[in-house]
Amino acid sequence: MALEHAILVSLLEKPGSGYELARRFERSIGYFWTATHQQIYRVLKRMEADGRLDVREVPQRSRPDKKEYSVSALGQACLSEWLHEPIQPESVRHDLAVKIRGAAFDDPAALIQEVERHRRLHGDRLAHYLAGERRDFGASDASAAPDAGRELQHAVLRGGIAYERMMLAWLDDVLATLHRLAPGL
Amino acid sequence: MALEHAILVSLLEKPGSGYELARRFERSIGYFWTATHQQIYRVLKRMEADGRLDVREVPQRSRPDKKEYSVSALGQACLSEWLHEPIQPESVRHDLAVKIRGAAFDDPAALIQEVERHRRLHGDRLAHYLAGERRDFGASDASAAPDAGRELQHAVLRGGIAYERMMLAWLDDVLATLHRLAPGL
DNA sequence: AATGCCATGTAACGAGTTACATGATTGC
DNA sequence: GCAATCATGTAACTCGTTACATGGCATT
Repeated sequence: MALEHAILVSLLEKPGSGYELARRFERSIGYFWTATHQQIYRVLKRMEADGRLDVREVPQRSRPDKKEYSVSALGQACLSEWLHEPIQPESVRHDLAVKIRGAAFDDPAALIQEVERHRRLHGDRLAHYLAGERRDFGASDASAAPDAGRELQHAVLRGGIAYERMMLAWLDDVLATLHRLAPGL
Repeated sequence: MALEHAILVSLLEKPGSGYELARRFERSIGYFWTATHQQIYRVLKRMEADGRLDVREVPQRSRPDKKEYSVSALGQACLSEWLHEPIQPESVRHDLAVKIRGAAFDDPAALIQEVERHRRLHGDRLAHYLAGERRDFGASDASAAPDAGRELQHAVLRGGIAYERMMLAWLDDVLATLHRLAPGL
């Protein structure tokens, strides 16, 4: 249900086309929500039909024309309403944890490679987040006016960083456990 | 895709009915995967039809009869195959992060209550996990034979604990940011 | 008499994934 | 000539949620 709201937030931050949204979902918005372009186009259509978005055809030179979406007054009201109603925390889903418990019925040592691979992926993501933090929030000018949007974006990014650090520490813990169970490696 | 595998793992740990599985998904298995009874019954039927599970009708006194499912040889082979193929890390989805970034276009102070509510929920879950850890893994007998299944279950639980601790710290960070942006409260 | 637990399910819908399809331009 | 980027979509499918439905037994 929150994809619509994520789109509203992203378009409020800056209007754009479905294609541009899809790219944002691979980057900053992707820190806390993912979506493919197919899904985005489908939802954009519905939201436009419901009057929560406005569209503007933008002709472009040497590129296909695009539809630039922006949030209508109704869309902003919908977002505001959602912000004021309580939501439940996301349910957790970790494939890897299923695998770890499943390893008891297989060879635990076979999992070491897989856990190491995940550790690398999370390390890469952490590095990527930290680079983004330095780029967008580093050396902040203390004399600059405090910008609520910027502060909140930074707080969300710090959440992503904390998550990746936690995962790295936990995966190290899991690896140590696996090595203890399979001393041969 | 991993619900099937989570069911296989749970039934390998102990055979049981759909109803019992649903309750396990509210407890230990629920630390890393959730599912409702409707979904479980549907998947159990498919898995039985595919020959990955065996069923046994168990008549009961003063209770409805139940169907006890257990993993067939084919089911175990399927699980083993899955354990050996690489999976991608779960995509992250945080409603609350969408709300936090959305608060820039609404009243940031209105979010404080909601964030505090989530903080309480995560605190409750952490307490629940820690109680489970004390109950199931506390005061482990060093002379006991090392049990791989037990060790791996504990490692997964430690992941849940680390996650909740990280969330608590991050939500405190978010609350401090919101208070800075809305000094009136 | 009402509530809650045990036990199983169906139906309808919305969310998300994967594969396929098109067509122009830009850079190597 | 080939691949990548920009830009939009359809179709088919699986996964997940919500609401509805049934019915006996045990407890308060």
